[in-house]
Amino acid sequence: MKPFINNISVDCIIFGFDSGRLNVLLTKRELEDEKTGNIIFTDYTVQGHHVLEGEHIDDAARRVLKDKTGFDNIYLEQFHTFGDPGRIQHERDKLWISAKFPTVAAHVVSVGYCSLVDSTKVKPDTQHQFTSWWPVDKLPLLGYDHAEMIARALDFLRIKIQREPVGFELLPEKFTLSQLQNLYEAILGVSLDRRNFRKKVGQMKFIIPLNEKQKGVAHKPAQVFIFSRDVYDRTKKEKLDILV
Amino acid sequence: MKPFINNISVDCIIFGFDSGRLNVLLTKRELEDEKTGNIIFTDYTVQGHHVLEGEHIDDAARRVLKDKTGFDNIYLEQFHTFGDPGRIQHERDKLWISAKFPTVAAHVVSVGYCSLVDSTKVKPDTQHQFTSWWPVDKLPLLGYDHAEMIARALDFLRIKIQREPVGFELLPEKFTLSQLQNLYEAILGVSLDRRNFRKKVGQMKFIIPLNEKQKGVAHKPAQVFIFSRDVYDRTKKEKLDILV
DNA sequence: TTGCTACTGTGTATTTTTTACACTAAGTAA
DNA sequence: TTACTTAGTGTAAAAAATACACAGTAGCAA
Repeated sequence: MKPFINNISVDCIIFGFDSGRLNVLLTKRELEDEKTGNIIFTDYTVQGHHVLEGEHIDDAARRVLKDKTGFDNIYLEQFHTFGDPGRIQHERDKLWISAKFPTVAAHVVSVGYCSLVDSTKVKPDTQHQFTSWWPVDKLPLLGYDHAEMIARALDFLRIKIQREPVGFELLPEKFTLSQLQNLYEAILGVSLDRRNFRKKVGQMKFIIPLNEKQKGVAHKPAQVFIFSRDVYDRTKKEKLDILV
Repeated sequence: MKPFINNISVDCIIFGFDSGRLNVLLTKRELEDEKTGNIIFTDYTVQGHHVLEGEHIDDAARRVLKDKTGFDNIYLEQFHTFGDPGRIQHERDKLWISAKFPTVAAHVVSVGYCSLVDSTKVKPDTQHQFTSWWPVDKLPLLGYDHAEMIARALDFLRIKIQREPVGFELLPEKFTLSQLQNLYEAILGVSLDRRNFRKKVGQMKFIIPLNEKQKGVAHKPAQVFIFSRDVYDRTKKEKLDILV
């Protein structure tokens, strides 16, 4: 691996959607006392790494994502760059850095990326025992400035989802309209009228019904839809306001 | 001055509004042959500089702005970070760097800032003979990836101005509704109905009429308004969609 | 097999918002 | 005094957003 640039990192806020809740993927950070083996602290961080020399920052983010979720080709967009030299203020962070990365510069500028994954396809627990999903409204203790990062990523997502069809990245390829509605409700923190929601979806040519129904549910099975980016790209000029 | 960080810079896209046009402030870059004194090339760049060690990136941007316009306390917001290691591709850029900054790293990540100034207060030509205003739709030859930066800053501004009251940063403190309308039309590239525009403005409590009229114009003088951020902060929950 | 549960799917009337549109008013300059 | 230029104003029609209730169907349990 190429040497990494001391002063520049990327951090990926990875969102997933499951059972009507918006979740974020976090990595557990546990510092042990070298001598006694006692745990000094436990907290969580988002996924990040330094940018390598000659590496595009987008590629650095993709690399982090690949490592943490096992997937590439997933939605990824830069949302903010964090350049406060005082970002490392907690005692936990100082302990962690001096134990693990004694050679890294104190002043690290980090580019934050917002990533959306279909969490039915990602099972991080089986691949990386220290990563797990956390509901965005019930986060554990976080390291560095990652609480702020997540809050900002969420603001970004809220605005983004009202202008562009990124919500589908969080759903399986085939989804029902109720799933889609739940997604919007969870992200925007509102409740929407079902009939009005479906009226709007009906006008969007890029949300396409399939001749297929849900199976194995203990109620009337719902019709299944797909999102067509192709159709969207051809019709977006007509309708730029999405669903809300 | 503290040493600067090799790999991180900020670039400020400074927008001004004048005579119904949106302009951007650019610095002329002219490379001379050391021996003959002949001009090897001439082009333009936005205003940028490396981030200093221990300096907040926002402060770095403010520092650049202060240097180039003489003002502080002006609107400034990060819009995108440019991290393509291939950003320097033109022969002109290579010549310039090897002549002027032989020690700087090849891979520089730059944080782009969008800045809005009341250009009636800024006279860069008198302070810095190499800076001048250019209409955004008629830009000269640009160095580095600054054409892309300006395009992105403009996209950012277009979206931003539809959600938040940043347009007033481009106008004098006291302005007429026609000036405001011209501003929106110039930035969004649309034409708006005057009566409907004024109807909307009338609903916005934070755009406040003064008992004062334009003077010295060869037509019916217009009433003068101010923007009150104070009132806006207290009422924004009611109306988040601005003017369009 | 019957009934219970849980979620799907559908239309209309009302209110609100957006749009389109044309003439008079007031000041300067010739 | 006239011509020119921009300011300032209201209404009707169309479109969009909102509020709202009941029948349909699959699985499951009694």
